[in-house]
Amino acid sequence: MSSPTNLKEESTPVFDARNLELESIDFFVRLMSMLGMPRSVGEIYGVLYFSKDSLPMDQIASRLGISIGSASQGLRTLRSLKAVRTAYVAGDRRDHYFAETEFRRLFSNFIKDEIMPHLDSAKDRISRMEKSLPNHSSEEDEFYAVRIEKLRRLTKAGGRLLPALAGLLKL
Amino acid sequence: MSSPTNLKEESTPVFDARNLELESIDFFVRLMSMLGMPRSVGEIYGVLYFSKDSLPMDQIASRLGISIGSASQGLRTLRSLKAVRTAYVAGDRRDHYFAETEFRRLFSNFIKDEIMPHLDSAKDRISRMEKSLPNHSSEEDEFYAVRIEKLRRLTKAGGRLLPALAGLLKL
DNA sequence: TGCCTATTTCATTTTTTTTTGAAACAAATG
DNA sequence: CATTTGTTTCAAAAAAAAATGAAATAGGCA
Repeated sequence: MSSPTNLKEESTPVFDARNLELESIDFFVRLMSMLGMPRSVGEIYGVLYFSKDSLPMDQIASRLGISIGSASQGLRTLRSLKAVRTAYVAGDRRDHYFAETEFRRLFSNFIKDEIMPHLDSAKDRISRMEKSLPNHSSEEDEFYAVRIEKLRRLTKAGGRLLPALAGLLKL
Repeated sequence: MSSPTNLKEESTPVFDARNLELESIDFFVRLMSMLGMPRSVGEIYGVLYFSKDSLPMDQIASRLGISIGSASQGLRTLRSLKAVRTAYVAGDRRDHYFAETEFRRLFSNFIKDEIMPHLDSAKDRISRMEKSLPNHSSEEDEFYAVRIEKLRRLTKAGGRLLPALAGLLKL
């Protein structure tokens, strides 16, 4: 019904690009959603990941059945994460997108853009916490000082570990 | 108005437990939301983190101004992550909650419960992708095989790295 | 056992997030 | 420079997620 080749019955299935694409979309929708990205972003990346040639926005949108508005926003997000790039295609003035597949770089960008800013503002918040404490701490206040210190260690460890994480990702 | 002690003016502020609590709530609401947890879960943990004594559910709810339904669900989530535990308090049959503050353990639980299951199902999905390929791969299909292999490496690396991550967290 | 208090559950409401679609904008082309 | 095509923007709609509140349940205590 779907494949134009190979009418003989075989135990080994023929190449099913559409099924591959669907599994890819599924895969990346879930992965992206774990990272807090909307469904459409995962869908778009999923299509591009297994696309041999780069695709213009309208083709991505129609293949996924999403609006061009969604496609535009999703591609903006992916561009800002450097998860997709554009290719020039002669005789066509649309932008053609393809997936950046070096995951090490992708995660490194994600951590820098989406995580580190939060860690920075967490540091400020911890400083403000300390201002709520009296400065010559009685035995009584030791409890609070220790808990604040724990938070400081946590953010410090996060700030060192997370950027290193992408480096460890030897794929 | 808020602090009962120290009416003299000083450049060093007096102990402001309420402000500390508010900063704590803010801190953990953001942290939890990065981990995909609802606001109420962060709020509850934020209150408990700087509470010297363990608190019953109704006190947590009223201090935060949330419903007991929310509190119940939030505490269930936190219990399942082992992020809070209950203490026995003589002469009171309510459960009294306190925060587990060993972040290493917390992240380890989080990774095991919330991330690894997804990784497992990702493996299945990748196997299904391979079934969409013809098994004696032509030059043509090399592209797809390589991309599938990349996904396999990614999930494999994730499966090794993430559990190790909590271990690296020397706080 | 029957009452009373604490907790859970879950249908409904509220809030937040995401998507849509149409208008504004941009930019290449004839 | 007017037109056509491609893209972005953003108010409104739709969908998803979270919180509420009341009813159901549990379980201790007299």
